[in-house]
Amino acid sequence: MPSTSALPPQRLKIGQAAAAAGLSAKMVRHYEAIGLLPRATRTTYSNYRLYGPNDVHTMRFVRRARSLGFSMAEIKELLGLWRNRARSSAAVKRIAGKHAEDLRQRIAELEGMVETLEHLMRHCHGDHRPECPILDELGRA
Amino acid sequence: MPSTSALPPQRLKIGQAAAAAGLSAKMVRHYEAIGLLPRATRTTYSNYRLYGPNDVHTMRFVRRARSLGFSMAEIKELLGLWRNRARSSAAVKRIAGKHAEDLRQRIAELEGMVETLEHLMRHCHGDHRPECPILDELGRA
DNA sequence: CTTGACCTTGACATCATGGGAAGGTCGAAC
DNA sequence: GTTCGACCTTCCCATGATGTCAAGGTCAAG
Repeated sequence: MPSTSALPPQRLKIGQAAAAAGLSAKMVRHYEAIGLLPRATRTTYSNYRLYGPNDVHTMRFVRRARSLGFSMAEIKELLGLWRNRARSSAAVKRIAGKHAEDLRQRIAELEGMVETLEHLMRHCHGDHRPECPILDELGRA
Repeated sequence: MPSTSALPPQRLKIGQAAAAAGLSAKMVRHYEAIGLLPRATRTTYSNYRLYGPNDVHTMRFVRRARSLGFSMAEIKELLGLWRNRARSSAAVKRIAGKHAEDLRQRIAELEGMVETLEHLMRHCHGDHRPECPILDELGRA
């Protein structure tokens, strides 16, 4: 039998694992500290963290969820569902839907600000003179 | 001569002044600590901060600027221009324009997230079964 | 004189991330 | 066999805007 079936799994140190997942080593330690990632196994003498393919996979999951704006608390929930074979897709969809709702809310707030700003800017000459409707509005009595 | 011309200016304590400007007392102290508001005069014995109408006016300016999403640093600049009679409206408009640009950038990021989420949610059954394209996407290899 | 409302400062929490210090470990080059 | 650079460890501090809480001082009304 060739050795292919007995190859040890890749074991990466934190820098390599983080890079493979698109994270910083700093963040990987932080995620472990707050319980988002399980405590990594360590090398005997140097106490370095070691990661296998599954760990990197989980890190990538976290990074993708972050890039969609999910909070750590939400990611913790999503990770639990991801690992739970008895989950219902409804539970996942509920979290995603709530988050999308939050995002739309924030977008609406920001859009309100932009609209007000643009309205004020349209009335501001933007030249060397001091008269300025933007300041007038901010300083209204 | 009636006393009307010699009325002392209103002097409010921090809670009253903050309420009049729509801020919390806490925030007024904080704005003073970071140099956004000038150090308030104090009562002799009790060391309470005292504010006049101009101070409240400035606080209101800060609150309105915050409600448009300006950062403290930007508000510091805007306050300087507000008080500077030799300002150019162009300087104000530049700050506002930059801020509007930042806001549009953030809106675009959030909209990207919402679009991705909505796309994924459209393909998720949201029922009792575990299959879920949302988790599939987050956990893609 | 007590009570309650207000004020003072200061420390700590949020949220996700980064920076840096001080020191240990490893591999490779000399 | 030492030295050097790259990496790792933990721990502390910073961000931005706001809030909470605690311990204590002040004041006006009852």
